[in-house]
Amino acid sequence: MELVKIYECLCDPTRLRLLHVLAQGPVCVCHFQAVLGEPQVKISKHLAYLRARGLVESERQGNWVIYALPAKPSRELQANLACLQDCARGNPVFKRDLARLKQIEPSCAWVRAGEPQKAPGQCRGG
Amino acid sequence: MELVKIYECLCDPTRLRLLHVLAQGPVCVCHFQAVLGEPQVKISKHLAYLRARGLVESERQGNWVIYALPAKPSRELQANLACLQDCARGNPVFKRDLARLKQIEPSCAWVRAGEPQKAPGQCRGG
DNA sequence: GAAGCGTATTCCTTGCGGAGAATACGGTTG
DNA sequence: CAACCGTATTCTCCGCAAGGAATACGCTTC
Repeated sequence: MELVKIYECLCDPTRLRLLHVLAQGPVCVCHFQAVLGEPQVKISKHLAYLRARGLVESERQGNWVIYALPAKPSRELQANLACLQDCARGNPVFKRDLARLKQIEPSCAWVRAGEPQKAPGQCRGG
Repeated sequence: MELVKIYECLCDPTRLRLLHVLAQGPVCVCHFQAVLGEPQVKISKHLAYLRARGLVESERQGNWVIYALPAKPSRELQANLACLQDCARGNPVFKRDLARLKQIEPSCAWVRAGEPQKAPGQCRGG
């Protein structure tokens, strides 16, 4: 059952937060670090877990790797992501993540635009 | 996060089938055995797992133990159960479960009605 | 109260996932 | 090519959950 695979991905708080943030748009790993406040290994491994199961897709842009929700998600995935967004409403953890994301957002503009970046080395905090 | 607890419950095929069947109404353990075609230990342990996390409630009626979805489910649980029902549409495994349940249904009537049973020892197959 | 039924719990083995530390990799910059 | 950055992968330890076999429990019946 593919459904089980989806739920296996959803049953970890870190992965839940990653997916919730990704609903706002593509994000690179170092921004995830800043938004979630979790160490790089943790972020990277959970993203690898999600990617291996088709819950996220990744694309390299220079030193950065940009993660995004799949362009063509299955019906089940679509339903569950929507459900997650719904459940996340009002949860302080998820809200805090979004707040931090908004704070960083300006330096993410090129990601949203899909432009190859000319940005300097410093990623965090722009 | 309570959400994670819910997803932990959902990331096993057997539990998914149990919850899906329960959406039709209360069911006793031996009927679960017949519907899912799984051994008693397996059914019982997964139901215990679900009960310990508040995803189902149980009530004893003589020799039988009747399981049901919680009378007052949380918003998150409600949303996810609805999502599950939606995702289950068209899945052959879930459909087969429902078909078998319908077959057994007559002998379950007293369960639905909440009457104390006077039924004879034979549970399976009515 | 002994036998029978439906259900729950224990015991065991096995496998997978989480966490952190250290390290390897790919790409950019001078 | 050397140094550096961002990211990924190993390795090891630990805990938990799944499965099956055997057994214990609660209740009814005679």
